[in-house]
Amino acid sequence: MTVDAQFETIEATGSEAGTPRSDMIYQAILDAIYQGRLPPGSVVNEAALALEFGVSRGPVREAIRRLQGIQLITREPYIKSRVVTLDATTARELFELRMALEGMACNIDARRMSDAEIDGLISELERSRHNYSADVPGDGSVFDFHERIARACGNARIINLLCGDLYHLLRIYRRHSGAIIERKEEAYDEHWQILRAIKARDPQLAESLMRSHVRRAARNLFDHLDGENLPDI
Amino acid sequence: MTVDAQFETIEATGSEAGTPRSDMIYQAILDAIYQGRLPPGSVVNEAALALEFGVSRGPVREAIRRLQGIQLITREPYIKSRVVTLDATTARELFELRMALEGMACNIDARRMSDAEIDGLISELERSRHNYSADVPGDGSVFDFHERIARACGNARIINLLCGDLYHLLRIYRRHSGAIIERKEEAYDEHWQILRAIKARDPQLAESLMRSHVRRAARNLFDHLDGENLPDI
DNA sequence: TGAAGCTAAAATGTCAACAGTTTTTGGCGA
DNA sequence: TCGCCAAAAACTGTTGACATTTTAGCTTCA
Repeated sequence: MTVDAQFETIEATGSEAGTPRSDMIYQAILDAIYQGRLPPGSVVNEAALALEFGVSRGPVREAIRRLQGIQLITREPYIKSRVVTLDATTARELFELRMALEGMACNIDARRMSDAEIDGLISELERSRHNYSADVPGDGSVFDFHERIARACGNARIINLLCGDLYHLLRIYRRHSGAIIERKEEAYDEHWQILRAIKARDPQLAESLMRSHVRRAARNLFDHLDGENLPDI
Repeated sequence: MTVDAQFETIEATGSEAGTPRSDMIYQAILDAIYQGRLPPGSVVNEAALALEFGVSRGPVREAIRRLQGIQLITREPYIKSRVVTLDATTARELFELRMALEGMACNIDARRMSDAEIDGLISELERSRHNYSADVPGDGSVFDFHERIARACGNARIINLLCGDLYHLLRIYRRHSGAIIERKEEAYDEHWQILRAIKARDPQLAESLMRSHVRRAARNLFDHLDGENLPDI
């Protein structure tokens, strides 16, 4: 039940003074989910977490409510909440949403990014080419193409969705779908093509390429999932 | 400062027994924002609302946190929160997001809806033609084309966004943008065309038509807004 | 054996008081 | 009069206790 004993109190991990405890605990629970200490389907107990983090139930409750808001934790009054489970339907819905949002981000990028921004992104992509091999860890401080594309669009709502809620879910899927072949080599080519379309100021092509790219990632995930087959996307 | 004296306690409005107070208060604050009793930019005071609703600060705080989660209320630690203001940038971002999501919804509809569903929607649209005139109140229990299109797509995440967060914001815009000409007559034709494209099983056309429809609504809003001109969308 | 019903434990929901931070207020000096 | 600074007020953040509901375990009976 206990997530871990590595936190004496939440102050140990919390950095800035003046940051509310609820914010620190939000991040701590999120990390626990990321790292699999709170696996999908496990119950999220307010009192236990409060004891663990050395705070009262209030801040823990607030953090949980926030995670429920982005649908990472289930919510039903009086019923104990659980980390969401990752079924095929949820995955399909996630990828459909990504196709819509990341596609639109590319569309906007092709119209709004400056030439300098685009060139900078292209050179960063090429410099990070060695990261696009199967033996480099996926998450970390490496060049994150999708995040950069999203942030470049300048639409705070789209950025917030893609780099917040959806990104959390995607990370959990990656973490818990075992040894998925990540098709990194193909990804590099597709990323490069998308940037070319943006540089060519072709919003529709850029959007179409991004959608295909996300669709292929979805198919890849489903092909390596336990027998689930992907309905038309 | 006080929202209204019409609630003795929250129990008066709350319907079901066993429903948490925080849920009722969430709805109550949302209504207050809708009805303009909490106009954009006004501060949202926990203690005042708690006194108003006859409960302690806890449930009120939770309701506010939820509204902050969908970005209807600002959030910054220790700083008093306010109802979001409706500036041109926010509106542009809202409509861009709607173009992406409602477009995708149409795309999915054209592939997944059954013929019977489509025919039913068409006949409902035609039956409600008399509502598409300027003198019929916009909100109410009338036929809501956009909601129906969104719900038909079956993607819970997209539905949740369009009929939840974004719809709230849109309603507030409608409420506070004065006597906007709602171009209802044009809307009927455009809605009808979209349904034709869905019935013809043409996802790309349906998506394109919906995007244009939303774009025109955005332009209409900005044209009638105080001098703000809409950047390229 | 197992299924329905009851009881105790556990979990979530709510409250009132206290702590820390921000905002306001009032006075001071230039 | 205006800006600056300190103290007070107001507000948000946090806590521990209590209330309400669910959950788990036990008993009973067929």
